[in-house]
Amino acid sequence: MSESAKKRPGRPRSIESDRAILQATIDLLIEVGFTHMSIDAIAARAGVGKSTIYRRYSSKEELIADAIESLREELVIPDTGSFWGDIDSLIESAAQLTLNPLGKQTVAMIISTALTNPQFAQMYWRKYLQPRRQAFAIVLERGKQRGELQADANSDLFFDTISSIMLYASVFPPNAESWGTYVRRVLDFLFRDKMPNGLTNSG
Amino acid sequence: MSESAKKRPGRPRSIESDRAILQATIDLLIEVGFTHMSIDAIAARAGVGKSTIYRRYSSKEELIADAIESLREELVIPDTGSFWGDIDSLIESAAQLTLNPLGKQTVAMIISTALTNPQFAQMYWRKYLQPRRQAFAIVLERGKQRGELQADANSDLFFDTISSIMLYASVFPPNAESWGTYVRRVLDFLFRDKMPNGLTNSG
Amino acid sequence: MSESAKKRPGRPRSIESDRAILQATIDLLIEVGFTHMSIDAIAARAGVGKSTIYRRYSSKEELIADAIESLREELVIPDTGSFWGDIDSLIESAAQLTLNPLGKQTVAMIISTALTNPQFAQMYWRKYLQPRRQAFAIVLERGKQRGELQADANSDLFFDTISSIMLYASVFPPNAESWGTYVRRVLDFLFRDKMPNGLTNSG
Amino acid sequence: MSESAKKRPGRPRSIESDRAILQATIDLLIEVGFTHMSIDAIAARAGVGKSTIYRRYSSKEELIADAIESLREELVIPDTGSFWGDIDSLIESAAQLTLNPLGKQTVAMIISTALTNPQFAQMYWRKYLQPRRQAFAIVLERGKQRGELQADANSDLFFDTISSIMLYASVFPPNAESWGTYVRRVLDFLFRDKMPNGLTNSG
DNA sequence: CGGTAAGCGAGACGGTACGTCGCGTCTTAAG
DNA sequence: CTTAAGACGCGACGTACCGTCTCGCTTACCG
Repeated sequence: MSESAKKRPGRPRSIESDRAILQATIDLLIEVGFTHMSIDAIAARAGVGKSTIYRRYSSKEELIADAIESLREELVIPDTGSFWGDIDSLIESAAQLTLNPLGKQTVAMIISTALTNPQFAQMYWRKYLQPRRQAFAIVLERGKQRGELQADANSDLFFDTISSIMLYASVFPPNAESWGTYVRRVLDFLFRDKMPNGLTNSG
Repeated sequence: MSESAKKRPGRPRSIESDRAILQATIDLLIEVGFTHMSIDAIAARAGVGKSTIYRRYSSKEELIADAIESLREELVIPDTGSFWGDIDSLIESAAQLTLNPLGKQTVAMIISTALTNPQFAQMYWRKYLQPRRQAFAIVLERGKQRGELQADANSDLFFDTISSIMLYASVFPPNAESWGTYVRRVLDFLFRDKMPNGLTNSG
Repeated sequence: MSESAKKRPGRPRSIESDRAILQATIDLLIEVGFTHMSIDAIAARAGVGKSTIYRRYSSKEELIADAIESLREELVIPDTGSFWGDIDSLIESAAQLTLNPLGKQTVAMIISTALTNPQFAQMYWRKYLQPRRQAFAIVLERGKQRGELQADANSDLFFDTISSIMLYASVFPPNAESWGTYVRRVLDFLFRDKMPNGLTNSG
Repeated sequence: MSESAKKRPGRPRSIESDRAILQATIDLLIEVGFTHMSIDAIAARAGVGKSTIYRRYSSKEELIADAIESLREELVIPDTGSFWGDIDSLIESAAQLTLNPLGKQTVAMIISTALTNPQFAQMYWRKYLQPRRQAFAIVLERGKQRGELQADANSDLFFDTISSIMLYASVFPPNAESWGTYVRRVLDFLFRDKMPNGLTNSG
């Protein structure tokens, strides 16, 4: 890691520029969206030369991937005292991330890049989803110990299912009810039977 | 009730050009992908002037949406004799549609357009998913009558769940097993308990 | 079937369309000029189909040539009683033809077509300038008979010189005096000595 | 007094590109003419991007005006020892400039632009004709001092007349004699009487 | 402490694709 | 057989970005 860290000659790269580039990228992503965003516009908004961007990122896609990466929330593991309360908390924070314009752009970008570029999909999976999947195992384990869940409940499939529903509901938003209500209703439908005591929707 | 189809004056638009444009679009979508496909190239390949394209579609996006629309399969309702056999059949045909390069491009295009443009999402839902959801109700009903399913199984949520899983598995392909195997495994996990006799994975 | 046509069969060409096409052409020539005038616009303005124009004229140039042709004044030979009075009258009518926007466009069109296309130049010369040159011979002859001019004055060169000056003054308008005043001043300079009694500028 | 020549930031415009663009423009003007010349073709021939052209010129017309400007000959004042010899020399060099295809295109362009656009006419007059008119005053002055001309000969009108005749003869070339012969004949006709000793046409 | 090497804002560069417009031709139905 | 309407193939237009390449300057460090 320390490989030539400080011994590179010449002027070091400006941290201020790093920051300004990412901020301008995010701003424009929100304002005009991925497609209509130009590198020239980012450079102008950031008060930076284009070469300063291209020195850091070799393409528009890479820049945007990094900008989104920089936004990512800290991974927090909810602990409300009940399994369903934890799920509710996860739904709530997913809703906050996803249901604003930037969130939609972000999801669109990730999905369409992932579908086009398998390497990106894998990278994203490894760096973002995998940790959350593992964190979810903890939530599920606590549920088991509280006797809220059957002992053989599969954490990974549980997580994937929740993620699937959320993604689907983001792409095709239900028009009769809210995103969160719909997501809860589907999960209720799927998992009610897996809860020894049934399950109370907190909607 | 004819929608003024033939009373417009002047030379009618060429159906042959319609067809050639869509075919060229699909060919190039497969060969070079959405991003690297140019209208000029489509026009050249179709043996058509650019204006003939722009007379029909006001942008690249619109053209591609229509090209994809034109590809869509006839809606077929499987009837294999068992509910799980029908599901298998649905998974199989979804796999065929989705797992080739064009299919991925198509899904990417639909998802990212849908996330960006809610009207498109709604239109797509109404014209494509809704009919399939209704067709699925028939499959499920047959399962109930055969006693394979609980009488209260909710067809819509069932369908949405299956769709969700498939979408998710398309975006983030499992790396240890095949797409179809993974999809079946998740459905098995979710619905096994809803089958009075249990359920035998045909994998 | 066997009935042979005595007259030309089919619908005769519309004289009204002939007229409307030329009028629309002239109007647009004045309003937007040769370069920015489109056949589509002429057809629309004339309330006529494009093919109706192309049945009559094989190109934009031909149409405009005919439109200009249709505008041309009757050839009138002035007879004011004095040679210089006649010249004044010619200058006056040339000014009226030339110094409005249409006139300038017309001159521009004629000159640039003539320079590009020798056949047009020759045609224009033969059909327009030649007759006026011959008419001028009459004016000059009357001047000789009145003793206003030397007996050996060459009518053709006289005419050409006057035309030359007028053309030059149209292209590079004098900025200190009016077109007509300038033209008269040059002619005075050139021809004063050729008048036995000198010459009185009527300016 | 330096016009901020070198203090503009950023990469300076390439002089090599300037040159290549003008050369390609002139080449194509000669080969295919004004109307059939495309900016794309100029860019390709010059080995330059279209934007490099449009950064310098906002339209085809402006580019061609500059290309022609760049061709213009050095102003040379003939001094053959006799006034008529000097005139002959002027006619000769005008003929060389004017009577080839490029020359005709050039004249056509100048005339038709001048008639359409008074600012261009004035600019052209000021930058091209005015200096030549002043140079001609020197030629005429020498003629006076040699006693070849009357002392009151007006240099400006003299020059304008010569220019007029030349322009007219370019637009409507005489068909019985050469351009030069015709021009000389008209000048002979007009100015013979202004020469104390008469004048000998060198034709 | 002065040289050297990289980074910097600015902006021009060769390209590619865009969506528009005009040309002159072709195809309808109506007259 | 012409007409009005308008679609057609073609090809140029001028614009917008791409990712690269100079410019003339900082800004560090290293000898």
